[in-house]
Amino acid sequence: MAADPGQALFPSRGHDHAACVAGALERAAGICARRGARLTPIRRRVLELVWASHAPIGAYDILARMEPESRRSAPATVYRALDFLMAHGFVHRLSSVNAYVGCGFPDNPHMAQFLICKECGAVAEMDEPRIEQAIGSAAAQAGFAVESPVVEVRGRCPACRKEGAPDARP
Amino acid sequence: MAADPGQALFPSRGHDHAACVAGALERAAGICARRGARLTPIRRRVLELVWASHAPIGAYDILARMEPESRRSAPATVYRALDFLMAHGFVHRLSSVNAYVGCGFPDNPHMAQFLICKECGAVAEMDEPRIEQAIGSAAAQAGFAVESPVVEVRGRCPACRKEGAPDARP
DNA sequence: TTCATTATGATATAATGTATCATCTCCGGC
DNA sequence: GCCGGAGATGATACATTATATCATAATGAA
Ligand SMILES: [Zn+2]
Ligand SMILES: [Zn+2]
Ligand SMILES: [Zn+2]
Ligand SMILES: [Zn+2]
Repeated sequence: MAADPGQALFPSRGHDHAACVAGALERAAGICARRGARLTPIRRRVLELVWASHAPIGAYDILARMEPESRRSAPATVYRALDFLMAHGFVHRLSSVNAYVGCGFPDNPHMAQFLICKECGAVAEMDEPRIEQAIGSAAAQAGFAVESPVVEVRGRCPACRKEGAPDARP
Repeated sequence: MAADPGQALFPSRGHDHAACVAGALERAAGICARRGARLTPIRRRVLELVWASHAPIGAYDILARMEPESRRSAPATVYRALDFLMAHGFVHRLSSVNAYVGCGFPDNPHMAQFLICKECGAVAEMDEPRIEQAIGSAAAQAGFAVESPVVEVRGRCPACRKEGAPDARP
């Protein structure tokens, strides 16, 4: 599942999503074990909920899905879990939509770029050296030291383009 | 002042900022006149406040600076003015910091990229074809139709690098 | 003028994210 | 097994950012 980061891929619509989520949880558990980090039930549950939707999901949507039966969690509970998951590279925050997505390549740290479908919400994560290079060299020309680039591209995913109206002509 | 968009520039620290703001207001007024758009006192004032700080400024900071003496404006007042100013390309929203900056090249629509100094807040706006191309070709490979890319790079500006500690080594 | 359009006032509320302190749980050392 | 500290969670309150709605005012064209 640690696919080639050079090629952005949208999850195919009919894929086995249960297995996809299970795989992500398993990988996270393995990485935490190796790092001595604690993937507690809450953190695990938040990660599961983030993966359960391939579309970005908001913190309060996560909260709303968190065991209404058991004792109610507070926002901070979710944000703390998300902080942990982000620190370990299991999820990314998409600041252009105030929402979170599972990371497809959690094994080593990276600066990702995202394609976000405005219709179905699907997200593809890329790690394109050419984009990083272009940003890096432009920044260097300006004398700017890059620390963390945010690249989030809004548009239409392949599936939505096939189904719907033609792309808007600006 | 309509400098070469190919070269990102941070405003020099000692520049004549009053003239810089005045110029932006004048250009906006001219563009509105040509377009038949109404640069009302409120919109003009919001644009002035956005330009008054070269760093990104939040909507509520704008609100707080808006004539405390006169009748108090509400958040919606500021957001409506910002919507107008963004629609006409006079300001950009930086979604990674929930704040707004004046646009250096309002004359024709463009998709900008931003360098944001984490220390002093200074922002440089770029319009780098190489970045757009890199994003465009990666998106095309994924079958994705780009609509509006968000590129906001956090880091350290030249002035802060000269003054302070050396860049962090990650 | 009259009327339609656009802009603003006013009020309420939604959505997102933090701060603080008490309590609990886990785990290593004894 | 017990103890003690570190880390994790509970609980409550609050901060920040943004939108909805309806009434009123200003503008500009017929
Ligand atoms: Zn990732
Ligand atoms: Zn789609
Ligand atoms: Zn611009
Ligand atoms: Zn700086």
